[in-house]
Amino acid sequence: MDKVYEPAKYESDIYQKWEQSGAFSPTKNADAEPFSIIMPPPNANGSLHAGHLMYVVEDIATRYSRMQGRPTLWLPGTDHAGIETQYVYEKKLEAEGKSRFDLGPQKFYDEVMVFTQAQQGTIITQMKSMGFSADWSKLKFTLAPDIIDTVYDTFIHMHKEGYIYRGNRIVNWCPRCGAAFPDIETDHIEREGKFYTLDYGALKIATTRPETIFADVAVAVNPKDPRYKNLIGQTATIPIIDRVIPIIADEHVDQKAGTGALKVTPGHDFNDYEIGLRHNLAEITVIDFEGKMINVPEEYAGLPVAEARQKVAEALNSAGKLIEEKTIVHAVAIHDRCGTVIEPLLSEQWFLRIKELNKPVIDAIESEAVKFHPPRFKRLALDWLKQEHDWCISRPGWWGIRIPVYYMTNNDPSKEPHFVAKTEDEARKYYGEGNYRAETDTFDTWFSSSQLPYADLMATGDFEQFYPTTLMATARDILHKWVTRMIMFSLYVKSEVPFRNVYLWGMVTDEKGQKLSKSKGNYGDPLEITAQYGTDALRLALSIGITPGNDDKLSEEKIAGYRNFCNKLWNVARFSAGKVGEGYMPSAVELKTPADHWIAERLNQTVTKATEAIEAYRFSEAGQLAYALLWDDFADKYIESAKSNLNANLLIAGLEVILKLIHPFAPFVSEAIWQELPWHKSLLISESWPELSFQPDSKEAEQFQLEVIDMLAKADEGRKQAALQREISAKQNLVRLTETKLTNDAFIKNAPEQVVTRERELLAQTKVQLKQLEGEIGKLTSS
RNA sequence: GGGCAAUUAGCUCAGUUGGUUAGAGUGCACGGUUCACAUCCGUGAGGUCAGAGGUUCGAAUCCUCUAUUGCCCACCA
Repeated sequence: MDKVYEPAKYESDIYQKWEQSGAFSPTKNADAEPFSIIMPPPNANGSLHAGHLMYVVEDIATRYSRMQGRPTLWLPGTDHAGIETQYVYEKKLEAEGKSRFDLGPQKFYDEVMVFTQAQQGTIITQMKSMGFSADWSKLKFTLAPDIIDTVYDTFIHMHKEGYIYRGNRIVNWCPRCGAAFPDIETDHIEREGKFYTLDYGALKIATTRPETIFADVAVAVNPKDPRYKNLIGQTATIPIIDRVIPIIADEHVDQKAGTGALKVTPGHDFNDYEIGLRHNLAEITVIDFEGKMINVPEEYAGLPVAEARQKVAEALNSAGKLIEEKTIVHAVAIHDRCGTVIEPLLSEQWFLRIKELNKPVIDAIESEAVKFHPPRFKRLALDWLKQEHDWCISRPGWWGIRIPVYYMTNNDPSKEPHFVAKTEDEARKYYGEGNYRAETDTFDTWFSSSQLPYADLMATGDFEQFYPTTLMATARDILHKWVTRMIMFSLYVKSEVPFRNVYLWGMVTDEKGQKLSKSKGNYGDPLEITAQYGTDALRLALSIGITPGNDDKLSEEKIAGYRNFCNKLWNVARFSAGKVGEGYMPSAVELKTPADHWIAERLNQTVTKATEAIEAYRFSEAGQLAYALLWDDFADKYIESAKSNLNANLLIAGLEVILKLIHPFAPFVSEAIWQELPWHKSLLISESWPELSFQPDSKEAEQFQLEVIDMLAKADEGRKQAALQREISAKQNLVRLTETKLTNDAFIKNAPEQVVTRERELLAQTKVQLKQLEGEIGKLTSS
């Protein structure tokens, strides 16, 4: 074995061996409980980003269950990512001086398909280099025909049952993308703007959006507002165009905001739309899908919103209707992907009535049929579900799953205006040749990706064995748009939750807490990091010292630290292999020396604790336990004692337990070592998880404590004396403290008996140890 | 405005249901060419656990309030 572990020398070979061995495919062990994870599909439009690194968590869980002997399936996939991929590709076209309209829908779709297939290859290569042990042979793309088929079935069924409807509703419209987005895909940013107070005749109105006055249909006041009580039922006048509109009363109006009177513009504001529904008001549209003014006086028509605002304000001012103008900072909704200001406007879209469908989801989460890790996300999910609005599922993109609908183009009164069908043949039969057109809009990406748990498993033929899945591990920020919706679809389609457990991780940031991104320059290609420090070092840095649900600060120092750990492990193995010599074959372990009993005890304890930790999704703790076992116990103490007193079988057995414990976290180095040990014929990935195979005597183990001091001090008596002295004063302190406690009446009276007993035992035990130590130091000083 | 999280050693973080003297990694200082490892070994300094109050025999841990930071939701007409 080399003196230093060089990851680059081993990693790709090892990965190949794993793949060729078939270890990534589930075994058929009928007795054991199946374990499965659906991999959150990375978008097939770029390369791996920092968030995907956290899939390490899934790999740890997968490798652990596999070693537990459970049939284990980690099913990977990639996502077509609808409109997002469309942007990416349009940008590429733009660079070539082309647009998607030069290609047309079909050619565009085909080109993007080629592009995503190529990107998918990159992503898979990167994930493999991270050591991810997913079953790549079963990889599913969200545009695979069998996935589309399932998505269509769901849509058709939901439509039939009235959950899906087509409606003219107010939506978050992004003029740049020419598409509507759900609330969850918008962000709010603080921006400076003008706050205008306008003269509406009977009262004054404050607004940040004077350009929408042409779409006003009423003025609303709070019915309890004494200032305006007598005006309810009267009229106000829109300035410039002098249109008369009613003054109505609505509870929603905040008396403290602005002037306490609200211009109601149902066509361009969400709240106003609601007010409009309550009062049966008309909806006027004055902004079109490109964000330009329409249905307004000629001088404003065709202007972009921002310009129109300026111009209308000026006109109001010269008409003497502008009473006040001040600068304020207010929040503006933007599209989270492209940053364009959202225009709320009315549009014909497909919607999913979600309130009813969410009810079983709420039950499932409340009853913990789906369990959250960490548990605080349970309430977060519930809060969101209770107030979710109807979901706009259509997007006017060309890249995605086309909504399976056909529209009538002649006016046959005996036929429905639209017809939902999987195939065009059905539409042709219904409307007759030439009397229909196919919908061109596609589904919101989340409509399909939220059906993956069953759609994927059905497509790969694993549904029976692996549904519902064991674990869904994903990023905290898609709890709402993905996790809760997967539960919703699964309960609707399969009457069963899609997964039993949800593990959420936070953002991976740099040491300053900044999100890792290429544009900020604080995120290199993970392949570069792994080439320098080894994949295992990165994996350990991502899994130890982190808390689920919280952001994870990653630094080069941290990664370097775990690189050192891998090297330590390597050298422990190098020492052990050298010590037992060539031709060694393991045989039954016998515990002889106190050191043997002590390390056996430590091995047992760590196996127990680490197993518990992993079962409870506390991966960090499990990793840390293995780390400490190797370094503090095995390397620093047991190996030191083994130098003078070798127990070859135990040395090797101990090393092997450690290799197994650390394998889910650091699969490459552990496997590399496993292969270096000549008596191994199989791969570590397929070995079974360690069991408590030692029967140590704890009295013997205790004895080792003294030997450690002896050993560390060796030739240097001064150091030994100092070490003993330290131990003695520590024990004396402890005795004093415990005695004080035990003579405290209040403690004896009130503390639970268990605790008191434990303290007494502790005291007795410490006193014995103290005596031993004092004996030791006595021997030393007399000699 | 509502919610969630964080606040523990210079830095990054552990600390499971309240119960030994609050830990680790990293950094720092000092000392080491011991035949597994300088990606190492040993020793050491460094914390009134954000602040205040409370519950308790006992609080980093539970409760209340406050402060700072980050995130999420709603809204700002």
